[in-house]
Amino acid sequence: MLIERQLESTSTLDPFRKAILNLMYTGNWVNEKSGEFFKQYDLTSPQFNILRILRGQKGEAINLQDVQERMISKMSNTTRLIEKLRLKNLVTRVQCEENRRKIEIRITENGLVLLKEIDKTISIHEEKTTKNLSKEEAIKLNELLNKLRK
Amino acid sequence: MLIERQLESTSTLDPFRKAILNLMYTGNWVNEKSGEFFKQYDLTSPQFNILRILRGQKGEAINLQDVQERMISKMSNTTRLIEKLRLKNLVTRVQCEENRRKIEIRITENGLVLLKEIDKTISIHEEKTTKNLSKEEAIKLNELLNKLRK
DNA sequence: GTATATTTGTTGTGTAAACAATAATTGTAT
DNA sequence: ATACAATTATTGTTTACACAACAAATATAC
Repeated sequence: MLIERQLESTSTLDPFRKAILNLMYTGNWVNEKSGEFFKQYDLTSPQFNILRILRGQKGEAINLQDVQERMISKMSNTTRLIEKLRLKNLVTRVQCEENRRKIEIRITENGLVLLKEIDKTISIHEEKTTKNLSKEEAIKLNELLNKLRK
Repeated sequence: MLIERQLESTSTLDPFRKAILNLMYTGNWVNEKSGEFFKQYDLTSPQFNILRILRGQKGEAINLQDVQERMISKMSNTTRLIEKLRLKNLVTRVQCEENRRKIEIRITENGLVLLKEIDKTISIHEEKTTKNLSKEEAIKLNELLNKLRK
């Protein structure tokens, strides 16, 4: 993996340019790992992301826009993502009565069961992915990422 | 941007889980910024990535596999990416004489001119993207990312 | 030397993405 | 009240992607 050698050689590139490449590369790396993990549940990461957002609502409905705002990577076609989940009976989608432009999205019992299933194994996946970092390092990493995007 | 609030609240999530989400989110963020930047040159980030790899060869040819190995995000269809660049007259692709399974890929004069054009503005883009980090922080960030993937 | 395996790159196919255009409903100004 | 603007979601279209099957050339084993 020649890109890694490039990213690890402290000399060649200036640290800012290197950080940009490194973030794209590492983001991709994490994404791949997550994708592999969710495959066993016949989900993609964005689908899982949505389900978790819905569970966080604790029964309250949420509309499409609010889902999109909470997503890790905004998609232009969340409509179709939700439809995928609906076909799998993991969410419901009904028109909102008060404001009929909106739709009320909720996680189903099926969806909750699936999430519960995933809860059991996801921490193993997370530990595997971050096993090379100490807790302090993970905290520091989060700080730097937040500062970058500020 | 509610995801940001989530990622910045130090309490809620454990730092390892947060780091994973944060990396996916930030990787995406950087990717988007880069995409926007390259749009003015009618390029995508992976296309630019390839061109830069080719320039690094300093006239030497490189084959497809070696290009793939050096890429930031491996694609299953580099063939078609190269073809896109060839149609734009930015690269050439000829069958290798010694080993006719391989192909020799080179950047064209046109490609070099375009890269030179991009060179002028890319540092501004990079500075804008990383303006919130000091040099030391960028170095630290690189260290942590490298350690994570080790 | 022939058969088999390996390497290298291409192509086909289904799925997901970005982007723009549209539809439907509600809000606002006059 | 009516026209116009803004909000919210969906749909159409083009492009990109992942994955698998394939083809061609070379290397290896017998």
